[in-house]
Amino acid sequence: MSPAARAPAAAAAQLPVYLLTGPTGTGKSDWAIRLAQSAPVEIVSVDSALVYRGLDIGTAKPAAELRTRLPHHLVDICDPVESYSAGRFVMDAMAAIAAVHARRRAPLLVGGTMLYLRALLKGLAPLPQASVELRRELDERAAHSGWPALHAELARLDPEAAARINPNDSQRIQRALEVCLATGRRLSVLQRETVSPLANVPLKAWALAPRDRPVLHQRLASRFHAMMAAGFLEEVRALHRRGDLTARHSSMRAVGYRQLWAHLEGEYALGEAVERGIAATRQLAKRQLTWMRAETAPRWLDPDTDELSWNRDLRRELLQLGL
RNA sequence: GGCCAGGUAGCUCAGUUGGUAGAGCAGCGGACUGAAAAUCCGCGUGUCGGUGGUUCGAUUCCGCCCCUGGCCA
Repeated sequence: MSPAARAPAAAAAQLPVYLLTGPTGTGKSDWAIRLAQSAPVEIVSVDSALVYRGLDIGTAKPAAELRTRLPHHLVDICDPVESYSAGRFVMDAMAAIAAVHARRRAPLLVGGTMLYLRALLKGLAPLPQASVELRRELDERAAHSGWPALHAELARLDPEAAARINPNDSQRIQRALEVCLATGRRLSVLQRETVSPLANVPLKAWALAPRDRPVLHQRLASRFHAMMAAGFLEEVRALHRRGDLTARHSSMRAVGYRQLWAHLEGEYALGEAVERGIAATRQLAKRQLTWMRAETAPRWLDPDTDELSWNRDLRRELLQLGL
């Protein structure tokens, strides 16, 4: 065999990446942990809330003791005053995947932050990171003249981006303007330079979701109540007492934290905060399902019945790969 | 038992000087490029408590009944 013919074979022999996704509260972590106890896999979290230290109960974070025995990458890597990002995630996840592969083990991506997943699988354009000063400046202008006015400005700087973004979508208008102002180039142009960091890596994806919505809703409600019983409010109170966090920090915008924070600020009674938190969890799960239907083309699994066959099939596959 | 206030969408309520009704929340669907557990877009028929009456026409006016809350016995 010529060296030229050998090269594609070497690429094909690249170790795979596995993905277990699904809406919040369906048991992804539990499945992954039970698999990792007896298979050569390491868990790489794909979760925008698990990255924050001190957000434990409300994020259903696996216990620290468990995480010392079974490596969980990208958990507890950042303080809640920081703002983690999709860009940091892609770099961190690529490093974690490379490290796991170097140990001749299989990375199992576990989580439901679909923007992060998409950024990792399909790539992110070479855009600048967030600028605190620019965003503050844009916030002030928006407070003065409203987001539709800034949308009109975006329509001059980057008509293509403006056409895609709703005049009320403050977050996207701000980001698009930020990119234009920071680089002098258009967001819509830069986005065409997107390349996938995982382009040549084989990926196998599964998604965990109950067959019917009422079952999911029931699980989410009882899980939230269980979190309350486990001291969720005390956890949020401790974060509140730190004094350096506000409702505007992205960590405190997480489902449940946001509502309990508002309760501690006197906005509404505890019972109402809990009900709003549960509703916000349902809405999160719904948005995650929308992504999953559109994007990843996973094999769908039932949380109540499919774990054993999934576990067995994946272990057999790892064995065949010689891991 | 009497008086008063209510009974309208899953919930909280608005409204119709008589021409069968609409907000917020919830729910459902969708979008998504460094805040994403974020941000945003779209979707509103429901015996207007029941039943009789007046009327061309009643959810709206009148009678009776049922239910809820309050006050008085």
